[in-house]
Amino acid sequence: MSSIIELLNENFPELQESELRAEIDQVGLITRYKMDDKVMDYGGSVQKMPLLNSGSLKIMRRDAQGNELILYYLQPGETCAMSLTCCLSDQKSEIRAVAEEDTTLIMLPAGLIDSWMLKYPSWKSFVMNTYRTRFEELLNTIDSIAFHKMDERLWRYLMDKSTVNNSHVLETTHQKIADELNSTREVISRLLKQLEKQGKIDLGRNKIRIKP
Amino acid sequence: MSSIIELLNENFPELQESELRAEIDQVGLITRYKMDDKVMDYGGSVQKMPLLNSGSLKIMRRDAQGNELILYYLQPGETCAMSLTCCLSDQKSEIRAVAEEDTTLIMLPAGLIDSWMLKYPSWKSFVMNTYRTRFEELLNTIDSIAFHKMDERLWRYLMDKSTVNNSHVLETTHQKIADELNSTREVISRLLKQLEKQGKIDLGRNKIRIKP
DNA sequence: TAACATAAGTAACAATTGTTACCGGTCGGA
DNA sequence: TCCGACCGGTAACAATTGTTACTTATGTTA
Repeated sequence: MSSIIELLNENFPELQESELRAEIDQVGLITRYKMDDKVMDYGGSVQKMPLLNSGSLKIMRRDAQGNELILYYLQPGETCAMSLTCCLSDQKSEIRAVAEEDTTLIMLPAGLIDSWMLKYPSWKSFVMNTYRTRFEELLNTIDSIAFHKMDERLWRYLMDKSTVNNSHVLETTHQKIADELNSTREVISRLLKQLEKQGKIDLGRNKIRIKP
Repeated sequence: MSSIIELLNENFPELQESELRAEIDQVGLITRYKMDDKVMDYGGSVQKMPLLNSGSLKIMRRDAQGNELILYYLQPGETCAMSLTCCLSDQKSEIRAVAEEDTTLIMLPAGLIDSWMLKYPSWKSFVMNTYRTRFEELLNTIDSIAFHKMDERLWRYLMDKSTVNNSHVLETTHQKIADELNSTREVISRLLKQLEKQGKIDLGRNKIRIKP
């Protein structure tokens, strides 16, 4: 069981000021989530900002009819840009965050984000970097949806998931993939079979092995 | 010909500190663009941040094959979030900005954005609000592409363009619309004909009239 | 082991979007 | 006025994705 200071040292080296670390140590709350737990949900009010220490979160978007789509993953050392915008403007969440695996967060009270930006330069640049990288991720997501067909999107999805989970074997179902790409099981099955025929993957029940 | 101070009063009332206005007056450069001028282009380096005073900009994204897509419009009182991320991290532009009509900007040197955030609270909240609203616009764009068919996207495009241009008559071609929605002329022609049959619009050469 | 739920395979068909090809109308300059 | 560039209409077809329906395989539990 690591302390907050140890977690910060390991995952957030760019937060340099020792006074900042001390403050985080005082007000931060270490919170753990199990795989598939919801960390944040549509319409929920966002009072806390999460610093991700281990595991990973997937960030989802849905429309009025309930169709869902994955936007991007968050990994250790990162935080959720939507939390920032929500915390700073007291708005409801427009996204859902789900633990992709068992995940550890340091939760920070929303009110401090703003004042820390004036006090701690490294905090300000952390916040600005978060906006920048999340912006880029959203642009990548737009590229994927707008410019690529489903077979390419599926392949990239498998690559991303393999990176995030740090494994060549993905334990999931065709239905779950379809949900996260806003497609249907039949289409995903069809395209996975193509990838198998191309020799890129092996298929099994609840299992996709990506060949090296 | 308005002065910078007058432009700020009119379009950026939220920038409250008179010292901030004085600084902008000193270092800002009023720049004018004609319709279809490029204000920023893919891969260009971003040394200036634009405050939009009159007219409008459309922000575009493209992929490696040259396919383009409109992300959103900027209107008076707004600035480009990509400029912020680029200016603050000295990166190349990942988007293109084109004047949708004749447009007036106040250009600010990139280096000051950061220091002003510490000096002027209203500047900081302006920057943070910009991130928030652009984030929301990108999410809307994702919704549009991921969850809606081309007929709905086209209808929303016409609505948006009508709002931005403040007119019920759009002067454009089917080809241009197709480019901005990353589709083809034939598809757009087909769908526009549908909208005409539904009584929602009238079609003419270089002209689409949206019925009230 | 039998019964059951879940996951996956697949074929046939529908809907949407993209492609090719060609035609005719409009407008501006030579 | 005639030519040529541009714009729009449209049909036929192709490709992709989604839908329906049914089957087979696998793993769990009574």
